[in-house]
Amino acid sequence: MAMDKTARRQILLRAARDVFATKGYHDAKVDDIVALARVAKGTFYLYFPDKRSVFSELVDLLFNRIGAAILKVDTGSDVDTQVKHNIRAIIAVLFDDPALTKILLSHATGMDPAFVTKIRGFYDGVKMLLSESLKEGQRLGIVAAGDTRLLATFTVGALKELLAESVSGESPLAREEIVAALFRFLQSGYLRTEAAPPPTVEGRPVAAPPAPRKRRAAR
Amino acid sequence: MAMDKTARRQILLRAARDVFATKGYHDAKVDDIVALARVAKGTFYLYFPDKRSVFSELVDLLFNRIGAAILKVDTGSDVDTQVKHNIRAIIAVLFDDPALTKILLSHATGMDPAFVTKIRGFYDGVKMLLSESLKEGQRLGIVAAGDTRLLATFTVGALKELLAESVSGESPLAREEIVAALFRFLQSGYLRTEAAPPPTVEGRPVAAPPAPRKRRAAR
DNA sequence: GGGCCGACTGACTGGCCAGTCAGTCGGTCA
DNA sequence: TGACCGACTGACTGGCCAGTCAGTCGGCCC
Repeated sequence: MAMDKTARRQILLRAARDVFATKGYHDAKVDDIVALARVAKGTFYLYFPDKRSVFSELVDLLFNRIGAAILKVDTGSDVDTQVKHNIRAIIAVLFDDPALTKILLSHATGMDPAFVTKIRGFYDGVKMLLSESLKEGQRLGIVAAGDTRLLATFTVGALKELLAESVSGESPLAREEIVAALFRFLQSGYLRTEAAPPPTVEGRPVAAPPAPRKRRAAR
Repeated sequence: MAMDKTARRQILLRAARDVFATKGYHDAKVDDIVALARVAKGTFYLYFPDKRSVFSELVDLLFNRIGAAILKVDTGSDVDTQVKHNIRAIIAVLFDDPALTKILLSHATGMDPAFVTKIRGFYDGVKMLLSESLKEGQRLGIVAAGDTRLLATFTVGALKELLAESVSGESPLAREEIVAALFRFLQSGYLRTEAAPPPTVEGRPVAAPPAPRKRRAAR
C-alpha cells in the first residue's frame, strides 16, 4: 500500500465516524471500522491507541467546530442578526456531519435498536398529541400561528432538557417552580390564552385572535 | 428463602432499575442486578427471559404512567390550568422515579463515563455562555425577566430536539426554515428585541423595558 | 418417614471482541 | 544486490459476561 500518514488517518477517522453514527459506540466494532476503511485491524492500532480515543477525537472535533462557529453576542449591535447567525452556524456545523451529530445527541449510543424505536415512538406520540392540541388552539386563536409540529418539537425538547438537568444534577429546583417557568416560556412562546399581546409574525402584526375568556376546568 | 412470586419479581425489577440508572444499559451486568437483589443469578432467569426484557418492562412502565397522567387538553375550558396540570403531572411521574427517568432521557445509555462527562461539560459551557448573554440582554431590556439559566436550558433543549429530529429522520426541512422557526420561538419566548409587546409575567404586566433600537451589526 | 415439588443456587460455557505481535511486503539506499 | 526500514497484515488470546443447568434446600402431603 504505502500511503501518506495523515491521509490514512483521515480514512480511518471517517470510517470510524460513519460506523459510530450508524451503530452507536458500543455496537461499533473495531472490525467494522477497519473493514470500512479497507485496512487490517493492526493498522488501526498504529494510528490510535484504542477504540475510545478515536471516538473522543471525533467528539472533540465537532465541539471545536461548534465553538468556533458561535460568536459571543455583542449586545451593542443588532442582536437579532447575531442570534440568527449563531443558530445558523450551529445548524450548519451539525448538518455538515450528520453522522457525528447523531452521536452527540446520543441517539446512537448503542442501545438496542428495538428500544430506540420504542422510545422514539413514544416521543413521537407525545409530539403528535401536542401538535394536534396546538392546531386546535390555533383554530380558537389561543395559539400563535406557525408549524405546530415544530412547536411541539421545541416544547418536548425544552421539557426533556429541563428534566434531564433536574434528574441528573442535584436539583434544588422545586417542582412548582419548574412548572411555572416552563409554562411562562411556553405562554410567551406561543400560548396566547390571556392578557395576550397582539401576536406578531417576524414583526408583522397578524389577524388578531378572538379574545378567549378564562373558564373553570370541568375536572 | 421461599417468597411470594410477585414480591421477588418486584425486588428484581427495582434492583434492575437502580442498576440501569446508575450504570446505563450496557454497563449494567445481570450480576450487578442479582447482587443488589441478593439473589442468585439463576433466579433472575426464573423471572425474566433475558436482560433486555427487564429493561423493556421498566420503560413500558414509565411510558404508561406518563400516558395515564396526561389529560388531552379540552379547549372548551380553562386551557392554562390544563396545560399546567399536564406539565405538573409529567414532572411528578418522572421525579417519582429519577432512576428510570435517567434511562429514558438516555443519559445513562451505556456510554463511557468519561464521554458523558465531556459531553455534559460541553452543553454546560454552551448554557453558561447563553445564560450570560441573556443576563446582559436583561440589563439592556431586550430579554424578558426570568431565570436565565432556565431559559438557556429551554433553548438548548429545543435546539437539540429539533436537530435530533432533523438529523435522524428524513428531514425535508430547509435550514433557513429551521433557523427562522427557532428564532421566532425564542423571540416570542423571551427575546424582546423589536416590535415587542409589553412583557408580562403570569399575566401581570411588569416594568416596561426601554425600547431598544435596532442597529446594524458591526460585521 | 419418604416422596414430591417448586424455589433457588452458582459454577460453568460459549461467544464475542478489543487489543497484540510475529511476520510479510515493497521501497530505498549504499 | 542485499541490508534495512517502516507500513501493513490478520490469526490469535485473554477477559468478560449473558445465559444454562445439574444440583440443593425446605416445605408439604400421604
